[in-house]
Amino acid sequence: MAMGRPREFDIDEALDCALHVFWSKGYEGTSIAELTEAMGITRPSLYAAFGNKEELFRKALDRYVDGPGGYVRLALQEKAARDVVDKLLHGTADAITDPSCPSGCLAVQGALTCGDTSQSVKEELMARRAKSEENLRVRFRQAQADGDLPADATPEDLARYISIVLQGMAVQAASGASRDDLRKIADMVLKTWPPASDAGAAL
Amino acid sequence: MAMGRPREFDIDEALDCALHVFWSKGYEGTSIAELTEAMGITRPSLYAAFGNKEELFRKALDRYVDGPGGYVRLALQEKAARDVVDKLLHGTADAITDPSCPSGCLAVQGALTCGDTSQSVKEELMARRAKSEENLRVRFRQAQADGDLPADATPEDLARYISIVLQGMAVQAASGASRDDLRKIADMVLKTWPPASDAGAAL
DNA sequence: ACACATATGTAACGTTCGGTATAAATAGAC
DNA sequence: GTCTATTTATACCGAACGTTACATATGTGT
Repeated sequence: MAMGRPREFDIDEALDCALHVFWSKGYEGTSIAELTEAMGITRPSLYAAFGNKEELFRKALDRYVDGPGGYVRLALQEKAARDVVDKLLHGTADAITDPSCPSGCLAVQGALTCGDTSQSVKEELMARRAKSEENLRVRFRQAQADGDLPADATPEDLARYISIVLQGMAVQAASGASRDDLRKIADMVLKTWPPASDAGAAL
Repeated sequence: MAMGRPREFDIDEALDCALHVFWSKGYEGTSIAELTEAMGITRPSLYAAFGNKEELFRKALDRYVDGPGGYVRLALQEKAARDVVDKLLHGTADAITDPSCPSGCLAVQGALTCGDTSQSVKEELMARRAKSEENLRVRFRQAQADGDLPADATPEDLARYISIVLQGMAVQAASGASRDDLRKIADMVLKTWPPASDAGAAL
């Protein structure tokens, strides 16, 4: 089947190395030279195997979502809305301060802003974050239909609120916040869950 | 007094133009060519007036803090801790969705991640964000001493929590969230203020 | 053994990057 | 008017960027 000279490196291992570089330096901050060095391959091998820098980033992003970011999908499958939020908050606190990985979240710090040539990467990340919030929104709507959330809650606002907390935690992690610091915030947010959207609740 | 040929451009106007470019594209995503075009000056004029790209960024950052970001300093001067938080949340919601400015917060999206050559800029922004949280922490400690916050509250956690919400809102604004969306979240956070840090408060 | 297909290493492509040397232009000081 | 100080405009620097020709090496299919 496999014709031609066999590849001398493991494509997934190389992708993991590329992911780590993108993760810590962002899309624009990462150069091809840094990638090839981290991946242990030459430039032509990189281009032959992954297309170009942008395609490599997208593949690394997919791998990120399935690997270090896999807890998000799992969290959404929790039975109770409160458990979904719990898993999301604590899963994020742990994931973005994992000592074996760069700090923070690739989907946030990969390309929050960028130059003109990287605009499409930035938009891809924006779309992924929006999709993540959308998934949470849908999950909260279902929870509300199940009587798992107050009838007067607004799933849209709750999903946005949780997204904000998660993304804020990512910024903090990129700034050097510790795992314990973020876990305390996760606990704090859970204690006031669900916060009322409209009606005057607390105080 | 003024010897030599006079400068043909207003230095603050030019700085504002540079600020807007940095704000929307980040430090690394902005090129000298884009800066000179937006500022309406030539390359040598830029270097003569502002030093180099990094110094220009720092000056633009100072101007940002005193201008569009000035509401932060004002918010900290509110008499009640609750009003401080209110002004911070709503001030941020409005500032980062100001239609006459780029979306988001320069201190967050200026350089969350970057390549090796821009590391010092990234660290400067990290330090500014840390200082901002520190200011809030100090303000909450004072509030607690004044009986303006519950005795069992932990100012450190509260300051981190509010910082997270503000930074999360900045990420959302960079992703296109509307002013009304963010205002709703500001209201929501205020309704559960102050969230308990340790004791089991709301269910 | 031979042709074919793919991967590899070297070396280079053209472009853009941040930053500057140089000289002309424009003001005040004497 | 002449000197001096500063800003302007043109043109360019070396380095780094993402990307690719090209020739060579290494396997499979027949």
